[in-house]
Amino acid sequence: MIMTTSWADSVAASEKEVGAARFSSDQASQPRPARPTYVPPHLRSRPQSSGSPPAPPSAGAAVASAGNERGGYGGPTAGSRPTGGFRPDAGRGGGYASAGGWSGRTGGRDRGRDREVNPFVDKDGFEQAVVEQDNAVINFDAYEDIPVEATGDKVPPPASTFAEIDLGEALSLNIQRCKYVKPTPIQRHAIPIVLAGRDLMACAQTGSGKTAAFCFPIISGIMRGQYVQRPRGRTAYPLALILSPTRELSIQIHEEARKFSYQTGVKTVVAYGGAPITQQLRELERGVDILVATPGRLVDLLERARVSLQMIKYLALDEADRMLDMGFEPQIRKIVEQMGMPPRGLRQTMLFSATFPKEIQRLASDFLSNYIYLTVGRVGSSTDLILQRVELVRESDKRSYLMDLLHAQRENGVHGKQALTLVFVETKRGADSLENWLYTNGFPATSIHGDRSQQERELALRSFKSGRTPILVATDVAARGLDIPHVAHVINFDLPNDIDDYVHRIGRTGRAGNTGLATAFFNENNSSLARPLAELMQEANQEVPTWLPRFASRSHGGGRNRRSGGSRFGGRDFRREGSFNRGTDYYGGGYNSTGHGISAGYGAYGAYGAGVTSAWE
DNA sequence: AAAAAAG
Repeated sequence: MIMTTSWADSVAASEKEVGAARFSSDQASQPRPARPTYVPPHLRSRPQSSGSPPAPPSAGAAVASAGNERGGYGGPTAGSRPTGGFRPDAGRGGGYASAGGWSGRTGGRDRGRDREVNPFVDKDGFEQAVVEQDNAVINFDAYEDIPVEATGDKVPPPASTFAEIDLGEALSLNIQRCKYVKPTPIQRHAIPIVLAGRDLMACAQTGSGKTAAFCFPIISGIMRGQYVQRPRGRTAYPLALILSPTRELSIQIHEEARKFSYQTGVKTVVAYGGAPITQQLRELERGVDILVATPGRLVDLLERARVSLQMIKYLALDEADRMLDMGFEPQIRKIVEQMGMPPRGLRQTMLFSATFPKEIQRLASDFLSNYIYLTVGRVGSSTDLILQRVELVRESDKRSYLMDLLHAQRENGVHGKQALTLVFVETKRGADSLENWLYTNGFPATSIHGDRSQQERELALRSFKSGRTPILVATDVAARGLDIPHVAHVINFDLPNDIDDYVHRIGRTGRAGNTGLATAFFNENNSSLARPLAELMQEANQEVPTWLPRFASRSHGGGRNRRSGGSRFGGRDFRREGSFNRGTDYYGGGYNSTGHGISAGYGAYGAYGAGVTSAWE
């Protein structure tokens, strides 16, 4: 498909395509006419009519704040109130200013809300999001064509706009501030399902707007809910729990959730290991509605009785397949089944992942009650924007090969700065030694893995994001969910054994509407990956080296995961396979939509703000 | 087999 002869050429080609996608008003001039360039909606800055503001998501919200002007959310205005309703007992100890003050209904004591930091501006008071100057012309059809399948009992119909979902004014305002105009496919389907009170297992590609898909209905539900007063004391009683497999991902989810819940009276707290627990305890004491956490630290807090799960109404597992794999499953089971959380049916449970193997689905069904299975196809997924290459590289040649790539990359760097390159290795030791080697050879590299201190991890991530060290050597700790803008190149120095891990890894590039490059070093040690990798690349219209499939025969029964469900979907509801639960009307209410049947699609506007990448993850 | 997640 892509006919480039050298790696440097393909970088150059990628750069050209990015330029074309952003600046050209002529789709036909794209170098890849056969496949329209897909641009995620949040990146479609002001298409068509230049200068016109994005369509307001709802009439009501438009009245409250004209357009997306800065004045609308420069900060809490004196006397302003949350517009989306109030709750009498935000956080712990309802009615007390320390926790509930910012609900705006505590006898005029607004201390709490005044303290709420505006998450939409940085510490210097500037808007975080950089306003994209250029107008992009995007092919919306690719987006409309994303196949969506929902199965289960009486599936609630999808919504095509945020306005018709009615999430409440305060939340709508935040959605506007985030510059989301239209819900993404996963959001269109998932939000009505959750608002209808149903459990959900959602299989959606990386970068499909998952975080917002579970945050919006949770925040909305908490705002509307009339919950019995939570006990006072040192124990925090969150109403929602969001679990994720890595600390950095929890941090990221929390940052997103803070934006969505700004001035709604819904308090979000994050808790994770490796960091001092005292500050987290202090935050929890001030009241928490939504707790974002990694499993280990949460168990710690539960055993100290500083957190109780008795009031949980919403449970969300991000990267759920990872959370339920061999390493994590016992811990998750303990949290969900043995720590006082209301049983399924009495809470709402949402599982999200880009990949959902059948074994994991079977495990996961223990936590769910009459759930809906939702799968969003990978057509138009971010993998579409990624140019994938596989090189045959002997183990002993990897370092010099890497050096060649990095040299080429340096020459192709934009604005004199080296483009960000993420190098995945298999082991923590391997990460250390490769970082060291790169560093001694004059490459600005750092590394992130589980044996580094949390401080070092976060520093490395910041340093990488800022471009100070544009090369990051990482283990799988960085493979999932992390939203790092401007990663131009993902190098699988060591390939993973599982094709799903490969999918997650390369998903770190090709984000935010930029094309990305993914290079893998393949040798006989990776034979088990040959078949699934070849299939995946073929599916993504990538050029498959002729030698690659030949390695497949050398693998013995490996290559698990012939990607089920064919090419259109990331997965399939395991309840539809075999005889499991035949007879119950599990999928009687299911439907299948390619998006064509949904009116008010994406044709008119697609003006998601630029630089607002993470909610699309 | 490795990585992640508590200290």
